[in-house]
Amino acid sequence: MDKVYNHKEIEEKIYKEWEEKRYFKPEINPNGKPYTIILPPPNANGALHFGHAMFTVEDILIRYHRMKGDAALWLPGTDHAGIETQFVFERKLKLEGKSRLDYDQETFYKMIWGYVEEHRGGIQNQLRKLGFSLDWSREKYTLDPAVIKLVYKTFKRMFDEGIAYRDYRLVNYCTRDGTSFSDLEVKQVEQKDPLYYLKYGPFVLATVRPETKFGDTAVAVNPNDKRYQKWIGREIEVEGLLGKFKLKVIADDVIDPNFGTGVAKVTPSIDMKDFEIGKRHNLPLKLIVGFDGKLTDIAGPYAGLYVKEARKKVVQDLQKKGLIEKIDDNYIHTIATCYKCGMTLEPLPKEQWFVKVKPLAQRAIEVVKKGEIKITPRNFENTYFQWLENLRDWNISRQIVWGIRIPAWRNKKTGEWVVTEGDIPSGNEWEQDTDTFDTWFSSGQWPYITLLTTKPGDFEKFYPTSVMETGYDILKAWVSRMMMMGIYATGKVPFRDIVLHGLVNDPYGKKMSKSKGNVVNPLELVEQYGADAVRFALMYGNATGNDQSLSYPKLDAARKFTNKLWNIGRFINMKRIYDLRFTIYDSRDELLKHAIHEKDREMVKRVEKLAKEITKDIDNYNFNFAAEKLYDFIWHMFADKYIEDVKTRIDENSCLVLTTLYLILLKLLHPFMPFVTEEIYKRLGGQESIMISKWPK
RNA sequence: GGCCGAUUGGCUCAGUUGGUUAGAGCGCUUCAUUCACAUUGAAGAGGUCGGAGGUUCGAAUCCUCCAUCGGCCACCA
Repeated sequence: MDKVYNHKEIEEKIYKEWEEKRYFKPEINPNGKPYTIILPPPNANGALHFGHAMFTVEDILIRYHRMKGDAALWLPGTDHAGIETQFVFERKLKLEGKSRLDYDQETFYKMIWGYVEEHRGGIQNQLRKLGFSLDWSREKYTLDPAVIKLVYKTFKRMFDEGIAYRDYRLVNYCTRDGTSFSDLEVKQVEQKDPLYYLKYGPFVLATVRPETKFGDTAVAVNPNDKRYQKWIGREIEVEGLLGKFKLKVIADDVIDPNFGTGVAKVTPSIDMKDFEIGKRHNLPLKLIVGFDGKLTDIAGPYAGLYVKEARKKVVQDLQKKGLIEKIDDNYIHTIATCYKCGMTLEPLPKEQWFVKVKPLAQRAIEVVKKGEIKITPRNFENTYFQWLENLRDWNISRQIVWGIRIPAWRNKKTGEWVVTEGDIPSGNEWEQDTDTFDTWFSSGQWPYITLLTTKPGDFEKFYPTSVMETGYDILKAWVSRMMMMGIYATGKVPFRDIVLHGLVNDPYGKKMSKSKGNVVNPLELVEQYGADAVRFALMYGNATGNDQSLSYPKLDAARKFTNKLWNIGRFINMKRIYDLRFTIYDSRDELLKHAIHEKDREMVKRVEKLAKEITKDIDNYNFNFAAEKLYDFIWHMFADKYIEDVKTRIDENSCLVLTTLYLILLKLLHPFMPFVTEEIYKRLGGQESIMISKWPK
């Protein structure tokens, strides 16, 4: 053995061997009880980032359960990531001076497909470099035909049962990206805008959007507001930029008498609340902002102007006509913006597909409240409940082409809609919806769809899965969707436990992002420190679910630890008095026969106690406890104290105990540091592979 | 406005459902060492656990209030 552990020579070789020997497949323990984790599918087009390195948690669980004899399945897959991917591709097109509008839907889809295919596979190899024991033979992709088929099937069932429906209502629309978003994808941003107090017939009312007044169809007050009682139900005449016009005064509870003057203009085509008011009072809907982000024809001379310019001009003209009473320049409010491009989103009326979430959310809440599913760390349960309880119906249509096209057809003559499981309805009067599903609609079905499309019997055997482990940042977007859809589609919960890990920030505690330029590629660290060290550093000293900052000193400490492990092995190798080909460590009695010296017996007990603690810590998802204990024990107890002592009195028996105990420690450490433990294990005469050896009791 | 975190030695963080002198890594001080360890070992300095109350025999740990920072959520124009 060399003096220094060199991960570069070892990691790749070992991973290859594991894969060749099919150790990653659950069939390695054919009679074990199933233990399943579905890997949160990374973007097929993406590269590894630190969120992925945190999947170390899943590898620890899988390796641990595999060693315990379970039929452990860790199922990999990739996601087509609709909007994300299409936007990346469009940005690339833009550099070439082209846009998506230059192509028809089918061509554009094929182009993105080709682009993704070029990059697919990259992420898989990166996950390999981290030592992840994924069953690659079961890998899935969200655009596999069999997967799409099942997504269709769920949608059809939802449609038949009235859970999925089509409706005309306001959706969050980005006029730059040309698509609608679900409420979840909206980024609320606080900003300061002038609040204009407009003279409005007999009233003065406050608004931040005077340019939309051409779309007003009523004026509203609170029914209990004494100031305006006499006006309710009457029609008022308003002097406007386009001349005089008439509006009805209505009373509605949502109007806050304390805001502004207590009078609000109602513009149902541009405001969620106004839209609801409009529905309650049967108000007409006048489209004032178009899907191109410009004012429509009803704005007269302002038609064709983008919202921002229009506001400027309208305000100028209103001022000229003396129609603005005052302007509050310190008004702070939150506006909805596009999480992709930052553009202010317009709520616009559009016919879309929605999923009725109330009944689904109800059950998703129940199973957690009843304790059928446990969320770790516990405090995320609050967030989960709060979100599911306030959920509005889910807009699942996206006006993008990269995704699973919605299998719904409209009758050109009658306007009737039919939904199929992908078949084209007979007759030529049908045209398919051009929209695609929200990516989360398909990934929300991931646990059962993957298992139903891998190998026959997989679903029956491995579903419900054991643990869903992922970053807390997608608890709502993804985990809760899987809960709702999993329960709906299979009648069973999709997983037994939810475990959430924190984010990895840059060394200064700032979130890593491309725009900030502070992104660290985990693979570079793997190259430099070794996968074992990177994995260990991420687990050590960080409580489950807490964010952490990338720490180079910690990485260095972890790397030194691998070297320490190596040198303990090296020492034992050098002192080995006779060839140790034994499996004796599976038998406590045998081991104790050789543990003659008092200190040897004591150490056997200490290691046994440690094994129990590590087992408990992993079972409880306290990976930091386990990592810290192993580090501390191996270094400061086993090496500093025990080995120093054995050194002075080494004989056959003590050497055997020393070696045996070390192999046990390596096993306990193996889920955390798979490569170095495997290499040492083999060098010290361990049979076959540490990853399929028995977990110490 | 609501919810959830965080606040522990110079830095980065643990602290396992309240219990003897509060831990680790890095850094720092002193000594030893090429005898498994591009090093490592031994010893040590350094914290009134954000603030103020309270519960308790006992609190970094539970309760209340406050302060600072961060995150998530919310259709008051």
